[in-house]
Amino acid sequence: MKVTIRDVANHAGVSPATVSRVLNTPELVSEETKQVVQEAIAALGFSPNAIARGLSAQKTDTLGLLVHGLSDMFFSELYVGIEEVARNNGMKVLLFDSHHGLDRAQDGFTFLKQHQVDGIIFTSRPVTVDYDPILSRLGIPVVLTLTQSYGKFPLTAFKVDDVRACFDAVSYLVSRGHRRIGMISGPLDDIIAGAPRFEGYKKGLQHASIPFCEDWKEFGNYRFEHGYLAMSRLLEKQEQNQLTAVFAASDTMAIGAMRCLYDRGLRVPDDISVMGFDNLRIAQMVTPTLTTVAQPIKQIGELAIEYLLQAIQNQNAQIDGGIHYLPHRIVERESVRMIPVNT
Amino acid sequence: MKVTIRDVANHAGVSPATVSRVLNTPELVSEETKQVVQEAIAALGFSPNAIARGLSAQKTDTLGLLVHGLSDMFFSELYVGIEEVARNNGMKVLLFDSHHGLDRAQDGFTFLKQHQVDGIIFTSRPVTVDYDPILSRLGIPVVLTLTQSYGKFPLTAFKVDDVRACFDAVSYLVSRGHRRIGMISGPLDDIIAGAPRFEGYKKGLQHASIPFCEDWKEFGNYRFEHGYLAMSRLLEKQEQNQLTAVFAASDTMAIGAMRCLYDRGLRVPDDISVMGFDNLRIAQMVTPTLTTVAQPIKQIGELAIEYLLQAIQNQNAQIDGGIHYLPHRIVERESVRMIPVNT
DNA sequence: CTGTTAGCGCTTTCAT
DNA sequence: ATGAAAGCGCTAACAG
Repeated sequence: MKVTIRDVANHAGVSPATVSRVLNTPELVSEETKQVVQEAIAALGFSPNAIARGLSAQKTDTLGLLVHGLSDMFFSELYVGIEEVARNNGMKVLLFDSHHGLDRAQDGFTFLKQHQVDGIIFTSRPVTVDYDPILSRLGIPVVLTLTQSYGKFPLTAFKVDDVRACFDAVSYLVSRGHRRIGMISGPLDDIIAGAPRFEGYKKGLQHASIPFCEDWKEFGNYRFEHGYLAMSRLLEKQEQNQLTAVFAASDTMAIGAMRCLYDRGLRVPDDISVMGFDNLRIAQMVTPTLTTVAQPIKQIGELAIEYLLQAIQNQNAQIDGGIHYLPHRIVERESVRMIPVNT
Repeated sequence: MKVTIRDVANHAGVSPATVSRVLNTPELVSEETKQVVQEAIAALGFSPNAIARGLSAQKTDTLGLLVHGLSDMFFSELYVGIEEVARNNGMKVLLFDSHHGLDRAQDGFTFLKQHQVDGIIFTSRPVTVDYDPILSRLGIPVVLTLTQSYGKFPLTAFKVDDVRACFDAVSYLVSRGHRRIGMISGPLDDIIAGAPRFEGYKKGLQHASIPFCEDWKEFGNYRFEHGYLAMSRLLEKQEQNQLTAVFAASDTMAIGAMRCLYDRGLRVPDDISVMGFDNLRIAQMVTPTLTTVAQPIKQIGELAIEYLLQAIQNQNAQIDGGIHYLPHRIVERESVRMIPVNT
């Protein structure tokens, strides 16, 4: 029921070391013994114990992925992207989901360290000074994706430029003839997806010489319900505002907003245009399909893992500690209408 | 950078064994040494290596979860449910995603075995004779959720009764005055979510004395696009069919169907009612919100893990090998209309 | 090319 | 109540 490398060695009439060699460095073994050993392996149905291997070799070929709420659609798409890239690089992924909750996020590092992962990918949460103590005694490389470091440890990060992305989103709306553009923002104390996106929005307006109006903004926590609520608050002020478009900091909020509009008898995009951020799969499933900002998740995963692999190799890891911006992209669909120019 | 139990022992002036005891069986250690050791642990920032622990103790407190396409929304919700239950029971979850693909599904067992998980939860895929060889040499308990065994190994399973659930779905539609009810089914060679759901549909019609008509059914692979396509095929025959409702074997197909209807200028539920299966979160995000069949995923996870935990304890595991059916539930929302009785 | 010998970091008898 | 010693299953020098 439990067959070890020793059993295989006995069965094949060689030493455990030899079996280990045909497993890891077959080129160092003669053809014929290799043959015998492989037969023994097959005969006994042996599969090496990854845990023992990890302990002995001091590496597990596993990358730890720290995520915050796998159920958040967004993260599940992120997971899949990263898992695929890792697998293509011969690495496994050990997932830790913090389910939001800061404590558990820190636990995540401990958990992954305990499991001796070779490197860690941390996602979508600002890395503040709170993490400094753990990071200082971690001893394995960490890379950030879709977030950046605000602590004293310079961690290298791969993400889009949120300010820029939202600037572009607003500019897109402007190019479609919109000038009265509202925003459903994330919380401003969220320094990763809240404040920067709001800033990008304001800059976008400014660039188009549109004076920003306090009444044009509402906040939410990125979820559907909050999008709905924020939109209804916006609608209460619609008489003065006369918004023709609303930009939301997440697709789920955008979709919530669309539902709110629907319930109030307003049509998207005919009465009001809506734009999201994330390009989740559901953006294509709702009606109208959602125009949104896409982040190159796959590419980010690729670069992050590439970086990590390198850092693992060069123990002397020259952490560049920089932020690498990747290009976002605006995905045009049905939720934004073109407003004809007044002639 | 790397602190072991030995370092702690030295620092505290005790033996490694004692440190191990305060970690695992504190009741066997005197108050004062416990004190000293805990201080040493804190001082050095020690956290035990889970991998070494697993090797030595021959158990990892980890459950393996075998899933097929985490991106499938459905699985990500399932994962979250199971992870939570596991955590509440002091267990971690090691995820393996087969991304569909049969080979990789079998790999999954090997992978999890290699990582010495204490038990395995296998989801949503029929367990056929193909798995017999691996199962026979696995040596750790396995439980099935949302699927059942068709191989020679009787594996205990927790799921809803798909036939019954679809029977009820159709009955619900009938109770709403529908009699010409179409179905977008999964492939009939899918013995878990395809054939049984279709069978339930037919039985539901039969029970209501509605003669089943071949033209009322179309097939798809559970995805949005296929739902769309299947619906448009149904619409081609609508002149004869005169369907007033369509039941889809998955929420995503149902939503695809709704979009198709929309594109053809038909309104849901006014012109045609649509019903889904799964109760994904998006079912509440689309407009109209989707009436659907919900499976008690959380409860299923709970029972499965409970069972697994028990099987792990009693090495002599009396596998009951039975199928445990859990109650499904119909979630009424906006996509089904009531057809008034003809008077 | 292959076997021997030490561990990897922790748990667990068995003594004391 | 605590320590010494053996070992979990595998890898990695070091010999030969």
